[in-house]
Amino acid sequence: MPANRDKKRDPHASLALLWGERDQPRRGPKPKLTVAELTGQGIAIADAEGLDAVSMQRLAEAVGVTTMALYRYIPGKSDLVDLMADAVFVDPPTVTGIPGGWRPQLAAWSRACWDRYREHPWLLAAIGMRRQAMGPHQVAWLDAALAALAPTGLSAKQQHDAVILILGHIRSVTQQLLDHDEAGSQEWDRLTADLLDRNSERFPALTRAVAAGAFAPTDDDPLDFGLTCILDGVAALM
Amino acid sequence: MPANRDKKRDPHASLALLWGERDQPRRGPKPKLTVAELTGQGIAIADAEGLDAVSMQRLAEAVGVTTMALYRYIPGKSDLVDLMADAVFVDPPTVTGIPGGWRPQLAAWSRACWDRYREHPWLLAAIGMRRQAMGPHQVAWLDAALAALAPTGLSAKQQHDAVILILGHIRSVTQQLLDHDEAGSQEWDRLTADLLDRNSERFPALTRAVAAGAFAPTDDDPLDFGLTCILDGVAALM
DNA sequence: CAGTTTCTGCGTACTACATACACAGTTCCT
DNA sequence: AGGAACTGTGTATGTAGTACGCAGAAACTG
Repeated sequence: MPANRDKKRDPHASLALLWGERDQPRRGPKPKLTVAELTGQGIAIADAEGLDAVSMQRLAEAVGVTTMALYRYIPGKSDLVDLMADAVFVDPPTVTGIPGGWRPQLAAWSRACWDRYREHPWLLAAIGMRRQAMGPHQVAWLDAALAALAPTGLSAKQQHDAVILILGHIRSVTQQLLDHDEAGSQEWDRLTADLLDRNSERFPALTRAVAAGAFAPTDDDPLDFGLTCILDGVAALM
Repeated sequence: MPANRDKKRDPHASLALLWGERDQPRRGPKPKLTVAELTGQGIAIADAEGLDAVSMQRLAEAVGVTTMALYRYIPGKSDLVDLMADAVFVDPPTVTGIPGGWRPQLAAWSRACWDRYREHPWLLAAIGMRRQAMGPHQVAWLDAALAALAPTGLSAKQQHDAVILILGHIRSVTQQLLDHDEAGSQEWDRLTADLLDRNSERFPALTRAVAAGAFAPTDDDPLDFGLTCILDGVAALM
C-alpha cells in the first residue's frame, strides 16, 4: 500500500489545517481532542512501530476515542501524515551565524536535516506518500537553507536548485540507511552476493568493484561523500 | 500507501524468482501462465493506470484467471512489484564506447536511466515500496555505470558512491516531475504561494527567492543542474 | 497399466484498512 | 426557549492481500 497517491483531496482544507488556519468552532460540545494531540500521538506510534502501524483505528485507540471521531479533526489519513511530517520539522536551524560562509552553513543545515530523518525513520515514506503539501515548518527549513545561499552570487534559480539537490541527497542517504538497518538485510545481502558470484561473468565491472571492496561496510559518514561532491559542484558555479 | 514495508518474505524464494532460478515443475497440469506474462501485464496496467491499479484481482482479471491462481506463480504482491521494477530495466546501455571518457559516459548513462523512470512513472513508487531485492537487469545497469568509472583513478568505494549518488539524483528529479505533473498540482501551488505571501515576514529569504523567480517554471532540463554539480564534484576527487 | 505424487486453478473465507452516513446528545446564539 | 452548529458513536461498505483446502490433470513409480 504503500506508496499510494491520494485520489480526492481538498487542497484548501488540507493546507488550512496544515497551517493552522482553521477557525475555532463556536458552538457544540467541547472537542475532546486537538489536532496537535493527534499529530503527536501519530508521531509517537510511527516512531515506535513504523508508519504502517499508524492506522486510524490504532490512533483512535491511542487517544481514547472511536475511529470515526478522528474525522471530526482531520479530513483523512493523508492529512494526518502531512501534519506528522511537518511537525517533526519544528525548530528549524539558524545557520547564517556559522562562520565560514555558505559552505559550512549548508553543511550544518544538511546535518541537522538529516538528523530529523534519522530520528524519524518513517519520515521518508511519509513524504513519499504524498507530495505538494508543505507545512510551515518545512517551509522554514527551506528558508533557512536559502538564507545561507543568499549572499553568494548565485541566481535565485540556482539557489533553489542547489537546496533541492542537497535535500534529494539527504533523502537518498536516508533511504540507504533504512534499507541497511532493516531486519534481515544481511540475509538479502548474502544471497545477492551469492547470485553475483554465480553470474560474475555477466557483470565484470561490478565483480571487480566488489572484489576491490566497493560494497564492503565502512564506518565512513554516509552523508559526506555526496555532500562534498555537491558542494564542490555548487562552488564551481560561482 | 503507501510506502509499506513487507513483513514476512522469504529472501531465497524471492531472489530465485527474480533471477529466474526456479526449477521447472515436472508433473501436474501445464501451467496456463508464465511469470513473464504476469510481469508484463502488471507493467501494462501500471503504465496505463498507475501502480495503485495493479491489484492481484485486477491482474488476475487481465490474464484471465482467478485471483488466487496468481499465487501459484508468485509468492506475493511484493515479488510482483520486484519483478516489474526489474523488468523495465532490460537492455542496459553500453556507454564505455562513448568518446570523451567517464564524464560523457556517465552523463549518457544517467539520461538513459532517467528515461526509464519517465517511461514508467510508477517505477519510483515501486522501488520505494520495497528495497533489497535487486534483479539481474538492475544489476546490469549498475555494472554499466561502474564500467565507465573503472578507468579513472577513483577507489572502488568512490566509484560505488558516485554511482549511487547519481542514481539518487535521478530519482529525486523524477519525484519532482511526478509531483509537478500530478493532476491539481497547480491548485496546490497557487494556494501555497498564497500562504507564503500571507506569511512573508516569517520567511524572508524564501520570499526574496520567490520574488526573484526561483520557483518560476522554466524549460531548463531538470536533470542537468544536479548532474553537472555532481560530476564536477566527482571530477574534483581525481 | 494402476497407484501415487505433484502440481494446477478455483471457491470460500478471513483480516485489516479507510471512510461514508445517520443519530443522539451538547453547547452556544438569538 | 428554540434552533443551529458541533461532537462522539455505531453501523456499514468497499477494497485490499492472502490463507486454506478441494478436485482434477499430468507425470513418475511399480
